Amino acid sequence: MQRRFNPLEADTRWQAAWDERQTFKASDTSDKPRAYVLEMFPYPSGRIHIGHVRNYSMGDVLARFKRMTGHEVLHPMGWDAFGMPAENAAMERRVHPGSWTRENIANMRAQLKKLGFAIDWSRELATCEPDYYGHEQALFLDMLEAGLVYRKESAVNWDPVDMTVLANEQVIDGKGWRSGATVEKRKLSQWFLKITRFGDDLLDGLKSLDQWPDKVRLMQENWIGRSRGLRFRFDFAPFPEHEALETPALVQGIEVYSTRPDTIFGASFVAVAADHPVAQAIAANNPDAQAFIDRCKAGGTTAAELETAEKLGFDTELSMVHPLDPEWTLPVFIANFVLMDYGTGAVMGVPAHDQRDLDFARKYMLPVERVVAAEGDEQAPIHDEAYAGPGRLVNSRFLDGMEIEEAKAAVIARAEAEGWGTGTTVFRLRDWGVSRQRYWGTPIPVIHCQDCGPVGVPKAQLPVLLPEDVTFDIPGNPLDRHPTWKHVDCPSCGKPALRETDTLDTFADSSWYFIRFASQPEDKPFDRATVDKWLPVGQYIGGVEHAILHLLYARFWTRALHHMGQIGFTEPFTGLFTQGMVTHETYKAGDGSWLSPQDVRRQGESYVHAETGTPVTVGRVEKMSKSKKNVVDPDDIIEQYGADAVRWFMLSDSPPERDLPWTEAGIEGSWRFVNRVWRLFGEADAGAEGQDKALDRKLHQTIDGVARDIEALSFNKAVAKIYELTNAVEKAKPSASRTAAIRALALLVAPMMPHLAEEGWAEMGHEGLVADAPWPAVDPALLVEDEVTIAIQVMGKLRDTITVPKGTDKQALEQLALAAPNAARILDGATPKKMIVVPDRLVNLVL
RNA sequence: GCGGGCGUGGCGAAACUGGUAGACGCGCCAGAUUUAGGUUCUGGUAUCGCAAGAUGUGGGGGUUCGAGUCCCUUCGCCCGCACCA
Repeated sequence: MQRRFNPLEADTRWQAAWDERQTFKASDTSDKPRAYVLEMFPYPSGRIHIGHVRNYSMGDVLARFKRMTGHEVLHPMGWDAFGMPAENAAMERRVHPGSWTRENIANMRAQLKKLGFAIDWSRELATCEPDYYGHEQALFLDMLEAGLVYRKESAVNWDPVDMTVLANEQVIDGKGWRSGATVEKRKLSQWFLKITRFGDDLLDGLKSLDQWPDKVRLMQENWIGRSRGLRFRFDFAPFPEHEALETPALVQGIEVYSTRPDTIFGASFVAVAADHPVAQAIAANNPDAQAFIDRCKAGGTTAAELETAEKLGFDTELSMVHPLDPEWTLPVFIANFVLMDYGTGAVMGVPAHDQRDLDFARKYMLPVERVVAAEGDEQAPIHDEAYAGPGRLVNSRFLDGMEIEEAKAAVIARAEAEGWGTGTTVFRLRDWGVSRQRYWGTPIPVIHCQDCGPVGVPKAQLPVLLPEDVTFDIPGNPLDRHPTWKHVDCPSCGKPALRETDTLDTFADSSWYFIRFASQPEDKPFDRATVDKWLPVGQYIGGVEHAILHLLYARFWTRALHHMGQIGFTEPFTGLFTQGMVTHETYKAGDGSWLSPQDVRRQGESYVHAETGTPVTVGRVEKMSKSKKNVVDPDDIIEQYGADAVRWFMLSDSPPERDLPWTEAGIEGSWRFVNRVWRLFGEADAGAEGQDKALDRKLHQTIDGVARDIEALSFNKAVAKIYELTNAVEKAKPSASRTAAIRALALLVAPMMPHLAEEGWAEMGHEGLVADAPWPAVDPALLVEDEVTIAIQVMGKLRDTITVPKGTDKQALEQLALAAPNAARILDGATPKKMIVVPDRLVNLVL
C-alpha cells in the first residue's frame, strides 16, 4: 500500500464506480423507510462557489448516513435556471440566455461531480427547460381555475431606461440597480397569486414546524403579520357648505382599522394616507392639499429617513362624527405616516396610547386624553411617551373599569350590533405579484381576447414555449416586440387575440421543484401517489437569506396544491436547516486595493505581497465575495487536496449554522488527517489477535456518538469524535480489537470522506462498496464504562479525584472522599457538616 | 424604534436535564527523524506562580452544597423588520 493517499486518482475511480452501478439512484418502489434529503438548488451563475460546497457537503453526509442506516434515500440536484443574470449576459455579450445558462449548468455539474456527492443524477432538472416550465404552466392554470390567481392593477417599480418592472430588492435608493435611472411608480395590470387566502394556515402551520429554526419561524410570523381589530366607519359631520362633500368618495364616510378599539374614547383625530380617495378628492379642488400629497410621496423610504422623518399632516377642515357620540366631532388630516396599503389607509388617532399619534397631536395641538391606566396611574398625565402597557379603561364611559381585552370585545360587539363596524383580521402579507416583463422566465399561459378577456391556454397546447429568435440589443421585453409570437387566436371564440408577454417570477420555479424531483412523468407535473410517498422533504438545507421569500412561497404553493386536492400534505419541508457562510480574511495593498489570497504571502507575523514583497494589511474576516477578492475557488483546492479533504474541512471546527472561516492551515490539517486515516487503513492486520477492552469501548461510544451527531447535523462534533477515535487507534497496540476499529473507521468516515473510505474498504479486502455497507452496529454493553472518576470537592472546589467501579454506593463514596489525601489535607481533621453525593460523578464535602 | 441571537484560551470551538471548564482541530514551543526545508513522529500549551496554590466562561449582583449553564442588571457585537394603526 502506498504511504500517501492519491485523491486525484481515487476520486475519479470511485465516482465512476458509483455512476456505473447507479448506487445513488432512488427507487420509488422500495419497501425501505424513505428519507428525502435536499439542499437548495443553485442558480447556474457559472461556477460553484465554496458556499455551495459547504451546503452540499452537509446534505451529502446526511444522505449517505441515511443510506447506511437502511433508508431509501432521495437526494437529487437541479438548477434554478431562469433569471435576470442570463438576460444581462445576453445584453452584455450577445449570447442567448439559453446557451449561456446551459453552458453554465454543464460547467457546474462537472464541478459538483468532482466532489463525489451521492446524488441521483437521473432526476436532474433545470427550470428553464420546457419539460419543467410547461408543467408549471399547467399548475398555474389549475390555480387560475381554482380562483387562486387573479389580475389587478397595481403600482410597480418601473425602470424607464431598461423598460421593465423591478423587484423591490432591485431598487437601490430609488434608482434601478442596473440602469441607475430613477425608478417610477407605474400602474400596470399584473397577475397575483392569492397567498393571503392561506394567511391563517401559513401562520398557524409554523407551529407544527418544530424542526425549523425558531429564527426563521419568527421571521415568517412577522412577515405574515396577523393582527386582529375593528374595522369601522366614521361618518362626516354635517358640513354642507364644503364643496368637497359632493365628491362621492366622501359621502360614504371614512373606514378605519384599529387594533385598539378599546381606546376609542381617546380618539382625537382621523388621519388618511396621501393616496386615500378622500385625500385625492380634496386635492382635486385644493392646490395646497395637492402640494402636501406630493411632498409626502417624495419622502424617502430608507431606514434612516423614516427614523428621522417628522410626522406631518394637512388639516382638511373636514370633521367626522364619533361613532359612539353624535355630539363629538373629530378633525380629519392627511398624514404622511399613514400607509395606503395597510388596513384601510386611514386611522383613528389616539395620542395617549400610540407614539406616532402622540407626536402628531403635540405638533398640531390636538387633545391627549388617557383612557388606559395601570393601577394608581389613573390621574398620571401623558408627557412625551404614549402608554401602550396593560391596565384598565378610564375616561371611557361604558368601558370604564374593564381590562383591555374585555373592552376590545365590548366595543367590537357594540359596533357589530349597531352596524358601524366589524371585528376583522388584517394581514401584513400581500398577495404575490408574479408578472415580470422579462424574457428568461416561464411564459404565463394566458391569451388576452378583446371579447372574452383573459383566457387560459388549453392544457393540450402546453407548453407555451419561449421563442428562440429574440434579440437583446434594445431594452424592454423581447417577447413583447417579437413579430409573431404573441399573435394567436382566442382559444375560446377563435378571433385574433394576444398572448400574455409577461413571464412568471422565478420564485414560482423554485416553489415546487422539490415535488418534481420526486416524480417526473412526461404528461403531467407529477404523480400524486409517488409524491405522497417521498414528501414532505425530511431535511432541507440552505442559506438563511431565503428565510422569507422562497420558503414562504414554497409553503404557499404546497398549500395551494393541497387545497386543489393534488397532494396529500400541507407543509413542504419537515426539517429545515440554515447553514452559515464561508468567510475568509481580507487583504489590502498599500494603495487600498483588495488583494486575493493567492497574491499574499505570510512572512513571520505579518503578510506581504507575494511578488513585490510590500506590506499587506489584514482586514476583517468576511463573507467571500468577488469585490473583496477574498475568494477561494473550489476547483483549485480539490485539485490540490482532493474532494475528501475539502469536504472534511467544510464539516470540521465550526458548528454548521455558524460562519466557517476558511484558512489555508485548516485545509492542510484536513489533508493531514486524510493521510493519517489512510495510513491506519494499511495497518488493519487481519491476523492480529487479542482483545483491547478500552479500545472496544471507545469504538462503540464513537459509533453511537457520531450517529447521533450526524442526525442532529452537528458535523463538527462528529468530526471531533472521529479524531478522538483515530488518536486512540494510533496509540493502541495491535490486537483484533484494533483491526476491528480500523475497519469500522472506514465506515465512520464514509459519509464525510467517501472516496478515502471506498479506497480503504477495498484495500482491506471487502467485497462491494462502502456506500452499500451498513452503519456499524453498537453493542450497548460497551457504551458504559465499568470504572468512573469521581470528583472530590470541598465546599464546591475540586480538591481530588478517585477512580472507583461504576455504581459504587453512597456510603463507600463518602468514606473514600474523606480518605482522599488532598481532601483530608484541606479538612485538616474537621468533620463535614454535610456530604452531597452524586453517584458516579462527585462528592462535595460541606463544612 | 421593534423583534431575535451571540459573548468561553493566540484562533475555530466542546461541555447531555446545574455536577472535574477548555474535548477535538489550528497555531505555537521543545525534542526525534531528515543534508536542509517540507513531511512524519513524541511531549507540552487557559492565566499568574519555581512550587504549593490562586484566578478564570464580556462586567456587576443574586439563587444553590455546587453556575459557562438558572434569575436580575449592565456593556459590546451580529442578524431580521421598518411609520403595519
